Amino acid sequence: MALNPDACATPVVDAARVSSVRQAMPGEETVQNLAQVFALLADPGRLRMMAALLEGGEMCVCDLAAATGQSMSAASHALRLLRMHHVVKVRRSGRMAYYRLADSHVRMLFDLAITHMRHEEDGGGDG
Amino acid sequence: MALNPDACATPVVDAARVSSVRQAMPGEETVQNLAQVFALLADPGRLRMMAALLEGGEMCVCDLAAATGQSMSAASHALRLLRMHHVVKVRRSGRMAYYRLADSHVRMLFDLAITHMRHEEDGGGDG
DNA sequence: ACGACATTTGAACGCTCCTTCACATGTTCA
DNA sequence: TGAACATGTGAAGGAGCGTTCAAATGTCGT
Repeated sequence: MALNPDACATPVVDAARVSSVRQAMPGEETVQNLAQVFALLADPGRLRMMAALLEGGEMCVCDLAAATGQSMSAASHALRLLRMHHVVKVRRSGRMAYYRLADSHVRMLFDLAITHMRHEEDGGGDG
Repeated sequence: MALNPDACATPVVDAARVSSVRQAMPGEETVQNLAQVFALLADPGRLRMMAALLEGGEMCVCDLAAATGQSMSAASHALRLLRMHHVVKVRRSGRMAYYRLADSHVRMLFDLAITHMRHEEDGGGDG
């Protein structure tokens, strides 16, 4: 649903500011895609998967499942999503499938989010 | 669910790699918190909210609702979550509540995710 | 004090997504 | 060729989350 131009139930204090903000706001499609990217990272299983690939470089599905504590089916489902969004790439060799991260953005996203987490904890450093 | 040490259904190819990856992996709590941070960003409504604050600097709830095309109730609920996770801060003045971003991580998270998005859309070079 | 207003909150509905089970696909070895 | 194996896929069940409606809190103007 698009932004509602006639929200009679939404009084506006600073109309100029609102108008300015709305035209500077990323488009509908951009917002949706952005949300999907973050949704991929919002699952502990997939997060562990990416952390494993960050550390292990390239791993097969069964090792990935073992390293992240998931069933192979769950791992395969997770890998499928990550693959569809170009977060990981696969190399096939016989009946094995070796996965690796597609780019370095994940590493940066991790670091940034962890930095924010540390600030959230505010004085409560983990060990 | 914690990592399962005796996953009899998960054959392992490279046991050394798996073991090494598992001990280098961020702890359970870290993974959970990370997932929560990304989950906050995984919603179009909250995303627009943050984009508005990125652009508008400091805005009241009704203007934020108007700028993001949400009801004021939905906006307030969203703001509550962002506040609890220290993504936004509030300044009260009479019956108004003015919100602003708490730190600059959001901006960087946005840029990074958008960069990844661009690469996704770009022809999708497999291989 | 009263009413209008900005914001907040609680509860219920509906939807999406993760997990699991069972089976399908394609590969290797005897 | 047939069995064992690694992985991929589809469907059902259950939990979590966002949206909405209704009511509450606290503030301003008369």
